[in-house]
Amino acid sequence: MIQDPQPDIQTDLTTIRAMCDAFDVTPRTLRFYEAKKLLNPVRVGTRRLFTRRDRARLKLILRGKRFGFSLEDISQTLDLYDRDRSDAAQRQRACEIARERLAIMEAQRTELDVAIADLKAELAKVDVRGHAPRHEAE
Amino acid sequence: MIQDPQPDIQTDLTTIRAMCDAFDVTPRTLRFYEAKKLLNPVRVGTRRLFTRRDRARLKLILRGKRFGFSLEDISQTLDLYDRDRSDAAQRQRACEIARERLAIMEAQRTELDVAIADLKAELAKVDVRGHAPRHEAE
DNA sequence: AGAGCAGTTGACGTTAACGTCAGTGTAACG
DNA sequence: CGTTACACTGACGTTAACGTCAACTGCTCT
Repeated sequence: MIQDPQPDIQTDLTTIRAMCDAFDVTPRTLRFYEAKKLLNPVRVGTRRLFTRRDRARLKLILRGKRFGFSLEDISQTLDLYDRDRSDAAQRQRACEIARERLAIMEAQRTELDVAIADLKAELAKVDVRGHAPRHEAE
Repeated sequence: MIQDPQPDIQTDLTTIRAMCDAFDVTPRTLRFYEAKKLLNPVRVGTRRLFTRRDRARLKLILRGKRFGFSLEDISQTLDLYDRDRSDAAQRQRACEIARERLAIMEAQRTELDVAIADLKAELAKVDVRGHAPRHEAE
């Protein structure tokens, strides 16, 4: 009872199927991400089991993709979220990259607001001179 | 005064070089967009001259790209901004698509806010514990 | 034990969005 | 009038991000 090599991680492992269902991706995608070092599930025999860390990372990956970042971009920022990383230099670098990303995202947010306003204005124009009031429920 | 075939569009034409410089894209990109019907510059002989409309569209294209939309996606929404278009059905369709995009963008905005907050929080954590190599499990 | 089925590993195919290059044209410059 | 400089047209190359397919494990159920 002195030894406790793997605490209760056991309960926290997810199969590839469960991952696919939960995040709406294909197995191929997960394996691809693993090959790209974005994820690294543990192996039981040959099969993958994804950890809580993997799930967190996948969430960030998909989020990043929706914002138009490449996997390469994403992989660089992901490390920031690994706070068990004790490599000072490495972490320092991650911080810088993260700050850059943050700036980009804030700029993106500003631009997004403009784009939304534009689009709304354009829709309003159309509505104003609208020919036929459409069956519309919002 | 009834007829006005080509007003003063002449002064409003841009060469491909000027376009590239102004929008920071390559000639190849502009030709590609033309082939994809996203732009249609007038021709003087064989050379392209981009109109004000082209510039407006290019701006929207690049904007869309930054938000992670595909050219295909973008091409569908672009038509909304053409109000000289008198095809009712076509415009109706454009409106629907635009509304969808709007919803997507608003969702994206919400998520972006979350992502920004997350990232800031993560950066704050790193700052707080500074350089002290404290082992910490969550 | 055999059948079925999810999971795994290559290996190759695919699509989007351009890049690159070769050959041709043309307007302008000295 | 030759050369330089940029523009145009195919045509093929490239990269990212997966999809698809074949061949092979183990499991589990009967």
